[in-house]
Amino acid sequence: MTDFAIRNPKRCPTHPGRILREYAIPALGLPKTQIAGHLGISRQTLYDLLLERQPVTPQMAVRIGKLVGNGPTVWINMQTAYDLWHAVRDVDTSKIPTLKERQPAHFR
Amino acid sequence: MTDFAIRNPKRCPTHPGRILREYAIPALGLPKTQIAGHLGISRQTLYDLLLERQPVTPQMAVRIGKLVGNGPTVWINMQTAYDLWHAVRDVDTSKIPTLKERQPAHFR
DNA sequence: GCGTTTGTAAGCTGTAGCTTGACAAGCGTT
DNA sequence: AACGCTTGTCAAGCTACAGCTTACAAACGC
Repeated sequence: MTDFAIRNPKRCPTHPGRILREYAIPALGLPKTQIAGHLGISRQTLYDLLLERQPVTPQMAVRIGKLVGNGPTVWINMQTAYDLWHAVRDVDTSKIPTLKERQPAHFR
Repeated sequence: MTDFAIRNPKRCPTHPGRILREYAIPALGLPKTQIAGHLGISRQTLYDLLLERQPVTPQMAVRIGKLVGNGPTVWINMQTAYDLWHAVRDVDTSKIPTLKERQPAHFR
């Protein structure tokens, strides 16, 4: 089972935009304007992705996965790992107790 | 590797709110008002979750994971599977080509 | 020089994610 | 029967952000 963000809790997971910027896009050898066109998104949105300002949403993952040819799963997984890592950092869980189950299983 | 939404492409993945509503919350045996309080969210938000109107965001996953005691991963994974399945359905990828790599790997 | 690409910025709109407040109805306790 | 607490649901409202358009200066290729 993939257990995001637990592989190495200390380091922030790579933003998928970086992979896109450093590997995927260059490998295609096309101007980014055309890439954006093919993806059906605005050029600006693509740049926001590459600059890691915007997340890879599920919809984006589907688009990118189709264009690159490796499917959407890798892309949302990366984004999820990234988001979760930050959520663990940001959310204050100190006041949230961990509750025991009180109702036995056969009561469900 | 967890490959969401590919296990059975036909069926819509279960919304995590359903698990919360049918199993997790009842197992705790506490009034939902208190649950919401412990989670640090409004009662309304909890209901939206349970009625599957709102997604389990990364922040929510962290909260729920702490309260239930199984960690956030399961919860975002469920949500991601759900979101991705719908994204695949909704996004029109018919105009998006699958491009071949043109730049060889040693050019990266 | 001209067209295309690049990188970045400003500003807009719609919607996601939560909130507060309110209400009618149900249940248990005293 | 009256009280308190819970339940389910509704209506606003607010903030943050995804994604869009437009714009502009700089670089590149032909």
